[in-house]
Amino acid sequence: MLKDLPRYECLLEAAREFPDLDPTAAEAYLHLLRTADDVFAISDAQLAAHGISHGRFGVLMLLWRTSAPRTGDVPITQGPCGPRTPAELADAAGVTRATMTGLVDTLERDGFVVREPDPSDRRMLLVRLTRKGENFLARFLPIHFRYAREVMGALSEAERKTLVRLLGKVQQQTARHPLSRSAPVAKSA
Amino acid sequence: MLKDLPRYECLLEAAREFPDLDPTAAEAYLHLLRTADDVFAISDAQLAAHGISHGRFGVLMLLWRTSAPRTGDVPITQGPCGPRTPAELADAAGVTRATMTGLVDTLERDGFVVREPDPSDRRMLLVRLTRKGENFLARFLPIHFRYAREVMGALSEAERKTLVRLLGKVQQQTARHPLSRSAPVAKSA
DNA sequence: AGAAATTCGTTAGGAAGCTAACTTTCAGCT
DNA sequence: AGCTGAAAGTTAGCTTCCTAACGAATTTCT
Repeated sequence: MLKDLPRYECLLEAAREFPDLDPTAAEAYLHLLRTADDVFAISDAQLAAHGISHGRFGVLMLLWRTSAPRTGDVPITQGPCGPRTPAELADAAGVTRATMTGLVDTLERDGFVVREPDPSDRRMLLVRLTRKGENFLARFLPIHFRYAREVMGALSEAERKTLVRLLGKVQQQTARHPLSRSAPVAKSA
Repeated sequence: MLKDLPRYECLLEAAREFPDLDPTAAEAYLHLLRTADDVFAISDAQLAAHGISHGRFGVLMLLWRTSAPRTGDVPITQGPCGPRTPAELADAAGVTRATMTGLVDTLERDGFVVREPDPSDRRMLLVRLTRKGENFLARFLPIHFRYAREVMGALSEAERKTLVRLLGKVQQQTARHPLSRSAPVAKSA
């Protein structure tokens, strides 16, 4: 990611040579990527300070509340309140199953989750948050939420709404793109 | 990056348990990261289709116009119109010098840039775009600009301006953060 | 019932980023 | 002049992601 964005005048100048270059579009495009990268980098640093990566944190979030509402040692099978198998987790997190194997590996090594065999299908596993994993989230989530509140504190409620609306439009546009992950081109039968 | 964002009602519900959780802040935060990731992923796929990575593309962009205005074989040393040494490139691209070594390695292997010794300081090198590198940019940049125009086509000119303004506020907020890359905490003397 | 196709989780190998340590070269002091 | 410190570029090793291929288990189709 480029650290220093080209200034708007430079875009105007380059637009004379490239008819496809729309200065305001390029400006918005670059600002979007740059800002998100800044926000992301700080979050990443916070997570790293707590010894966890973004990928692993995402998995914990997906498992969150999967086991929390149960007080006793009731098996995981009750209540479909979140993804549980590695394949479901991979799909929800937007990574490959192979990557999820590695994420769950380290989470299990650190004691945040456990793998259990699925009683009904011996191909599958069930990933469950341990007490230690829950405790970690209970400790870390306030930090995370505080950060989100802090970074968005620059915006009023109305501005946040506007931002979400505009981002939603952009996101819809990406979903229409042929190279989009959410709308990959289906092969013709 | 999580593929499916939590719905707003879920945030409201979780906010009852976590006083630090500001629902509208979390919503804007998640949308920002998610949208930028979608936009980025498509751009990445476009670059990959042309056999180049985002990191390498960034380097080419930094070198762009460094050599273009010269018609003959005038040496690079004339005109300070862009970063040239690996260290400058690394700083401008926001990566480490070690990473820049790898990026320039592959760019040089593919014939897009060349390394030349700096005549005035034998520690340094000068990285220069080759004709092949220029040709690649001339071919690819229109695609890239078209994509930026397309993805931002969902927004009116006024909306783009608003988006840039709101993102600017968020970015300023991140710059103030202690873990920010742009404002790392200086050790007290 | 049994062959074929699919799905599961995993392994192996690659790309791109990082940090830490290194060599070479230069700049600043005495 | 000569030592010390800093900077340039590189290397080595780590992390996290990916794709491709695999064996085991299940489902589907005759």
